[in-house]
Amino acid sequence: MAAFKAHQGWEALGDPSRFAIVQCLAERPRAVGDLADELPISRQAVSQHLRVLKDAGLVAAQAVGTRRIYRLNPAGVAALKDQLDTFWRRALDGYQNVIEDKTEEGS
Amino acid sequence: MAAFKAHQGWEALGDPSRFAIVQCLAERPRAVGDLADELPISRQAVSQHLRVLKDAGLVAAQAVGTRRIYRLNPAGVAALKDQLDTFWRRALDGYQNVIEDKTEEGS
DNA sequence: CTGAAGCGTAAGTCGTAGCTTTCGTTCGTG
DNA sequence: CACGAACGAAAGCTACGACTTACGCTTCAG
Repeated sequence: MAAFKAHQGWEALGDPSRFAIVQCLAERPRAVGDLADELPISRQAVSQHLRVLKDAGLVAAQAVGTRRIYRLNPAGVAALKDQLDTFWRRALDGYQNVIEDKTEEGS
Repeated sequence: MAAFKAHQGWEALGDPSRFAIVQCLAERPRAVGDLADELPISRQAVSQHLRVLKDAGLVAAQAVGTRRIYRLNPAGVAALKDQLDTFWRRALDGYQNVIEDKTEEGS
């Protein structure tokens, strides 16, 4: 199934810690240590999650001195939103089919 | 963090198998056995995944004889889409902040 | 009423993702 | 130049979840 490669972003957001990170980054860009301060996990763990999110195209890094400022990547978020939009639209079509099928179901 | 309960739908879509199921259901409602035929996993595994998706509010079941026709729940999909939309919007605001901060960064 | 088809559930196994710990690297500060 | 801060990477451990197997229930057909 071709979509198995496209759901990389979904696996990234599927983890609670990463979801929390994305939430924090949605408010404003932050450094790794700052993110770790607001999460119940270590800084290294945050770093690993950020790597996954970065590979998924959901976040981007910007080096400032010894710090690395991470921010959300709107394009990545938009990509996921687009897929959900497709599901949503097709689901509505499916509804129509079900209703129409019900008419012939009695035969 | 309050959002930890709300990401139930994200964990559901985070699994490749469940994502594939949602994809199939987006095309049209299907029975459990039909879904299993198009996936590399057993029918029971599909059944378990459907349970997770149902708990997450992403799918709904409809008994027809011995079969159970599953379909997407547009409301659940819309809920996730709404969260992504919030992220996306806040991310753009964050961009503005970064740009403005850059002005003062040189000092 | 008997048999089969279609599902859901429980128990058990196994892989893997997430977390911590440790270490190496880069950059700023005195 | 030496020290400390901030971060990434590798190794190891543990726990959770995905899948299978086996079983019981419901519904339709004969």
